[in-house]
Amino acid sequence: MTLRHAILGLLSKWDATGYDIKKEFDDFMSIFWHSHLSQIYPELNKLEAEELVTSRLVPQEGKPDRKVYSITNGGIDEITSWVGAPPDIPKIKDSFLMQVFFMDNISADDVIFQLKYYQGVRQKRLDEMKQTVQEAWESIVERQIMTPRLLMSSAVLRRGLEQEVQYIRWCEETIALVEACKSLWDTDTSPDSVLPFNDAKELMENYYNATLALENDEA
Amino acid sequence: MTLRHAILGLLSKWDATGYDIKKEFDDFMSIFWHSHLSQIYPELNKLEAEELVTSRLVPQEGKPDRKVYSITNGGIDEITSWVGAPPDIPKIKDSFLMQVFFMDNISADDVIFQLKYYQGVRQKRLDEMKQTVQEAWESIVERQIMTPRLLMSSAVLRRGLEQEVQYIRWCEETIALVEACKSLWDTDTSPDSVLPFNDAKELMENYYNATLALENDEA
DNA sequence: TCTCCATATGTAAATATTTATATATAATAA
DNA sequence: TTATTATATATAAATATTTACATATGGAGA
Repeated sequence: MTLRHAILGLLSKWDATGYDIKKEFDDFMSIFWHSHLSQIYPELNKLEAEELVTSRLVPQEGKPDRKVYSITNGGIDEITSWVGAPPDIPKIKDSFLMQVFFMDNISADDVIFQLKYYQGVRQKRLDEMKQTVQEAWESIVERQIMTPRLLMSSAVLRRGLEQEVQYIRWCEETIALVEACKSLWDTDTSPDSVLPFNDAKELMENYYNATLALENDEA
Repeated sequence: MTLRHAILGLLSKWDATGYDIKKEFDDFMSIFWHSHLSQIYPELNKLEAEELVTSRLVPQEGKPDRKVYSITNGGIDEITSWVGAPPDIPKIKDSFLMQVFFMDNISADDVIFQLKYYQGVRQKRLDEMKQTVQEAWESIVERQIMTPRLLMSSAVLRRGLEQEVQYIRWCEETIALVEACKSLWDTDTSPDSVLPFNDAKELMENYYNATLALENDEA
């Protein structure tokens, strides 16, 4: 039931077509949401049937007509009450982290390859977001305007950026850890292979201490 | 198609019933995945039909029989090849961050209330995870054993912990930002309300500079 | 010239996910 | 005493999501 709120939220700022909404999902909103056109179009129909949005056709030359949606007062009530409602409990799905969890099934070199690859994927996302931050800030400076809208976008953008930076950093740390512990994989091809604990003890002790100390780090 | 890999991955470590798998999803695996029993049971049936797992009934007294699943060689091939396959592009769904994105629609006080509430939710998750880290480390020290399996779990656990710590920190920072910029909300009830930019300029400049500098922070 | 991409709308079919319901026992908490 | 929680299985119905198909034009690049 969140796609409807993604759409209503967008339409509370600007009028837009389904196609426009999809572009927003692929661009800025990809920090926290994504969807397909084949889900957006039917959802817009539902919202219109419920009178939370209205639409009008805007003809264009050479291209299909734009079906531009606007939010109604009912739609504004709906999005406002959702924004103020108790947040859902976090429901995380991170398929890469799941792959990592099961990577004892492959060789240390393959683990490192996967981590490096994914680090690159995240770096690309980060580069794009940095571009967005830059542009957002320049536009704020140019227009000399600050609003709650811009403030909340900035906060979300920052969260998105942090997430990328920190995932990348974790990839680096994990690569270093696996690199240092390669011998754990080498002793045996069976997944139960074990090395005398002392070989990895100091490293893991540091790792666990660092993990447990995370909360007290100052930014 | 990832639930099947979550299940196969687990069964590559231990035999388990659907109920056991659900508990693991709610516990450790909640760092990166979640599911319902009503999805797990049919999926186990499918996996059995494809001969990636087998099952046997283990009678119990007073309680329903346990239907214990084991992975087959075919299942091990499937999970191994998935773990080594190119990771999916990140597909994030964070409904709270979406709420934040649209919070210019509610009052500054309500924004702060929502952020504080969610910070508490994340803190609770963090406390539980810290417990898990503590236990994991104690068990490693006690058993004097280190394996690829434990190493990868440690890395995932650390990622989970970091994620909570950093989300909490972001909530704190965002609360401070909104607190400092409350006046942006007060001038007008319309969403287009604007304050002379200078009032917020220095603060936002710092915020944007900090955001753009994120990548270069040293841990 | 031909193919791909962007613009723009959608439908159909296949999957995946969530919520509700059903059954049964034992222990624990209010 | 009554309600809830934990153990265990599972189905049914409702939603949500993804992938594939279908149509149409104009522009950019190979």
